[in-house]
Amino acid sequence: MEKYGEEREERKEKEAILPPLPYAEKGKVIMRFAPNPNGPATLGSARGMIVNGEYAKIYDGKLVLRFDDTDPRTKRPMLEAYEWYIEDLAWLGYRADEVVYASKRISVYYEHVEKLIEMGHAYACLCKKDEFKRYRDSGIECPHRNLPPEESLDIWEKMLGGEFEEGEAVIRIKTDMKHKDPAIRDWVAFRIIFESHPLVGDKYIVYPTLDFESAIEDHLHGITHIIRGKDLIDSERRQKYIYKYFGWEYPVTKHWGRIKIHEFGKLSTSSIKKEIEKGTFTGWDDPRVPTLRALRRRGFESEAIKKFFLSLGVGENDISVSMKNLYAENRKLIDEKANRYFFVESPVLIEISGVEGVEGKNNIKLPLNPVKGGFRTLKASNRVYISENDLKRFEEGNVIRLKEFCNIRLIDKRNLEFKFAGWKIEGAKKGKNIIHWLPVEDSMDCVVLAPERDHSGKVERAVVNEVGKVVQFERFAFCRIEGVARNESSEVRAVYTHP
RNA sequence: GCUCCGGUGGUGUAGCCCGGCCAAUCAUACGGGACUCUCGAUUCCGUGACCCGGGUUCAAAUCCCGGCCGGAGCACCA
Repeated sequence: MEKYGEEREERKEKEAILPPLPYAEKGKVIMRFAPNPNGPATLGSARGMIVNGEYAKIYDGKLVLRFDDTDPRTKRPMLEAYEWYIEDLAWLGYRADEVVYASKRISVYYEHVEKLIEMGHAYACLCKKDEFKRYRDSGIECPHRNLPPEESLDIWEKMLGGEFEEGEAVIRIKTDMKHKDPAIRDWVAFRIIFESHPLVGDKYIVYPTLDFESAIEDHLHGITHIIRGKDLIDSERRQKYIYKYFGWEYPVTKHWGRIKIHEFGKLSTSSIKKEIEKGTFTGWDDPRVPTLRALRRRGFESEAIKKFFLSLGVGENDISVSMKNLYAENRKLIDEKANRYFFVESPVLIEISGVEGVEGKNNIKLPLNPVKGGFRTLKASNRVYISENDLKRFEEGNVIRLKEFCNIRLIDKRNLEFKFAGWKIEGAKKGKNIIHWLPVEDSMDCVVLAPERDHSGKVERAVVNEVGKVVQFERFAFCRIEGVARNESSEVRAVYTHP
């Protein structure tokens, strides 16, 4: 009997919680999050930050933020993005115990590859790309594979000395040319790239590949667990050769599948970049883009994003989720905080005959917040804006309730003629005829930047006190008030959060 | 093509390792009612799933085999 009661108590505060991490010991876990800063963090990056960060927290462990920025060309790092990643990580509530920039540690990787060459576990390969591909596909060792280490080392020195052109020489890790998975066979660890690096300039012309750099760094930083996308699942198989050669122990790994967000489709960092350059998007924080910066701008709470990802878990199957789930999480957090205001989209100015001076009403009090209480006031005017969308729904003779204000009767739709029809709500209470409105005297222009299209209309003057905050435009959506233009129109700019 | 991985309601997810307590959890979505001077919140009720076919077993969502479907890797990208 008692047990039953306890169970019921626990049921109500059920938090999305990550399953236990295999072989994890409290205080000894070291996780890492390793992005390429070729653009700002996206929703996808958030998953990496949250899952890894959360496990580090759960086990009182450490979190290493490592920038895998070793390709200055194909995945060229963006200078500002380094700092943005740190900001976004902090926003989500995680702190990196250590921040590592791979591009600044290239000499460390040189030392390791030299050792491997000396040991005969890596070699300098002079095959052309497609030439090697043929060897790999047919499982035959290339002629350079069994070069004596001294010769490989010699070529390596020449690579570093700039005596080779791009593509003429690479360093490969010996695995097994007969490995049943061709993807594993003698992979490239270093290649020549004549391109200035945004962070380290022209210091290097020989760069390590992700597989090599990552393998070395994970060991050097004592990473105990790696959780990443399953696109990197083969990395593990490749990197394990290095671990074997050095006698190191490979971290415990876990992978998540591909995630597709219905609303954003296949937007990748590089495609967003292209659209920004073309001018389709205004920037990395354009509300139409799935970056964390954009979501923050829209007024999402990091806690909602966190819960959203924790609820997805770390399964290996590919998923396709809707932003509606994120909206639901966010709504739970902001509904009670957001103050209520009226925003009239596509405003139509109407005149109501017979309101003025009635019973001495000058101002109308409207509730400001459903939990905190408070109120805002609007002038009891006979000239008000209502939304075109609402107007369309009514016919002549209909009685419409202007929320918290009065009832009006539509007399002549064509000439927008309305007549005062009483103060009491009574008859209007049921149904869809309660609408929001704005007195001309208290309204300002407003534009709402939204994912599908921008909305323009009129908003209550009082929102100027809500800059930076998320409010709810009643019967419209939650929006974040971004600012007020300084020009004579003093237009309010808001960003759409979600319905 | 080769190599891996995965398939639980519309969408996610728990359960699968250690078969029975699963006529399958939770969230979200959807439908309907109540409440509220918001198309928000709250509340009540409801709809809805173990990919298919064999096998093992007293018993299978759970184990085995085959098929189908989906995805990833096969880059001098990350």
